[in-house]
Amino acid sequence: MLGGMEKSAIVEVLEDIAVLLEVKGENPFKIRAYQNGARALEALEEDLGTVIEAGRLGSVRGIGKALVDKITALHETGKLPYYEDLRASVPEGLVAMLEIPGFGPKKVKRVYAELGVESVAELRRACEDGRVAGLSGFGEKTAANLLKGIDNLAAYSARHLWWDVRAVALPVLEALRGLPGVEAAEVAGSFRRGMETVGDLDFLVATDDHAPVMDAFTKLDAVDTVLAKGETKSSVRFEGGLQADLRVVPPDRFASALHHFTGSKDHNVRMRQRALARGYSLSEWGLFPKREGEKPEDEIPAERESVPLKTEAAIFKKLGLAYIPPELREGRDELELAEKGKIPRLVEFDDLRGVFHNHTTASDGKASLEAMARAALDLGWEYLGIADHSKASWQAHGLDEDRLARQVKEVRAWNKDSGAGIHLFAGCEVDILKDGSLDFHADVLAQLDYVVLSVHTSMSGMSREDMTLRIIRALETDVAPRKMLGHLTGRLLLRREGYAVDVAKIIDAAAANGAAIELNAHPRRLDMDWRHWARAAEKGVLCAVNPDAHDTAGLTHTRAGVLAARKGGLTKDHILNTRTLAGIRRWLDGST
DNA sequence: GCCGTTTTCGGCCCGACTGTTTTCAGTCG
Repeated sequence: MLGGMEKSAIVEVLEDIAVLLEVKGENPFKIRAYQNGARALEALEEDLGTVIEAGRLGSVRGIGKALVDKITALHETGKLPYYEDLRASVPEGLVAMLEIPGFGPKKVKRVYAELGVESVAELRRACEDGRVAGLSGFGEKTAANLLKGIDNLAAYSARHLWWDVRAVALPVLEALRGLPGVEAAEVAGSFRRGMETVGDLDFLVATDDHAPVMDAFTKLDAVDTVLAKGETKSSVRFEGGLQADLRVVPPDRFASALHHFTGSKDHNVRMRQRALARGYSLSEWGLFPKREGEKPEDEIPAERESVPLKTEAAIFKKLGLAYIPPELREGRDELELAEKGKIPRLVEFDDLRGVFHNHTTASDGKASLEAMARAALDLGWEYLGIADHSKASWQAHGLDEDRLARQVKEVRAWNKDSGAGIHLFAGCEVDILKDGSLDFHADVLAQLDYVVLSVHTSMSGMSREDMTLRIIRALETDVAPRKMLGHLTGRLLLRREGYAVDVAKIIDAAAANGAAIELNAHPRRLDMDWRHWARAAEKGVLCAVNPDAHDTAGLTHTRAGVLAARKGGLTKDHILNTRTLAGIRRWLDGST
């Protein structure tokens, strides 16, 4: 086991192999097999070592004999000669070239083979001196586009936080809906699915008159560059680098197109396979019946009538499925659930009656306790939890014992004023120290209604095992107030990876100790990740959707958290802060 | 490389746009 690799590292190796095979021009289905295998491994809930030892890895869908051998070798030794040879056979710069928009594996292979270009820098020179334009199948325009793509590589290849994209998308959507002749408009893609980060936007419009819509879209104030403009599709880049596609479809195709462009790719593949098995062909243009004697691979004549579909729900229904909300369309187990009628009724923002993890000017917040309370009241909430930092977070002006006692007094005084309209709970975001002990003594914590336990220090340089033990020890600490585990991995999306922890073990520890786990709703955190909530729910661990607000506007981030909870398949009953004030009181005093 | 109540070979989702060439390949989603 010495030098063996963790699951996440193995997933990266498999994905890397797929990219390398792509550049080498390998069989595309073999490439897909590696991508599928990586995803299957990533989705594996159980401990990889256990599965390997039990000889069950090969029964995971998408992992066959060859991948079992490769994954086992990586897990046990950390080495894989096949991968090392593959990497040695492909110059590193070629992989980087794939990042250039419009430049795929085939073209990379040709400039490498015919011009000896091995890096982005060399490609730039070859574009500038005319060698690229001279290749057959390439031209002046290709070379010019490549140069532009190289220039903007860094700025434009970045993904964007869902929250930031929302701010761009909603006004554009309103503008599209307001255009004459537009019957419907939606944002599709990963934005609609509520992914935590979004690569680009996909707008979809239903109209019979495409030209004015395309004109209006490409002339929006926010548009920086028009990348393409066609009859059914246009692409633009907004100021700030976010790219957006607009597709225009006839109104009677809107439902099938919306489903198609919402994805995910994996979800669509499964839906198409299901359609084929039931005698239909599914595309963005609709659901087309196959006739007697036609094989799945036979082409359908263009004049063939499609099944009329007014809504996405009708598509699912026609295929014997319950409606699947966009957030669940990730190609995981949603088709199986829909087939059995077991799609959960997902939590909604309006189900929330308050939130717990919020800061004030007492520590590093920008709004006073009173301002935060009034903002929460404006959101229609019944209660608000105040949880400022504890003393170890000195950089955030964490509270010491005296200041904490004063804040608790302030909270109690607020609640005595019956006209205040919102109940405040006294909490604290207590640091989990390096050894897993808490930043306040149990006697001090006893005055609080609840605690949020968070790791803020000594994040790097700690092994996965030690970090897991550290958090579990904190969860097991015997203190009076009820516990919530704050931002589980400390990740900052698009900025910093979270520390490695054994999520399954921590969920078990939370369950054993009656602790809730926070879904930190800050758009840059969304931590614990939505992929783990099904497991937590199964173990009976409650989710607290907490904005970690540092000002009044921060309270609205809760919306992003609810979306992540929906992606995790959570219902109202799984979320602590959908409970009434009385229900929260019962939970806090330990009676539920 | 994976997969199988049409199975151990021969499939593996489908369509639009661009740039190039003139019927298409490559890329993207």
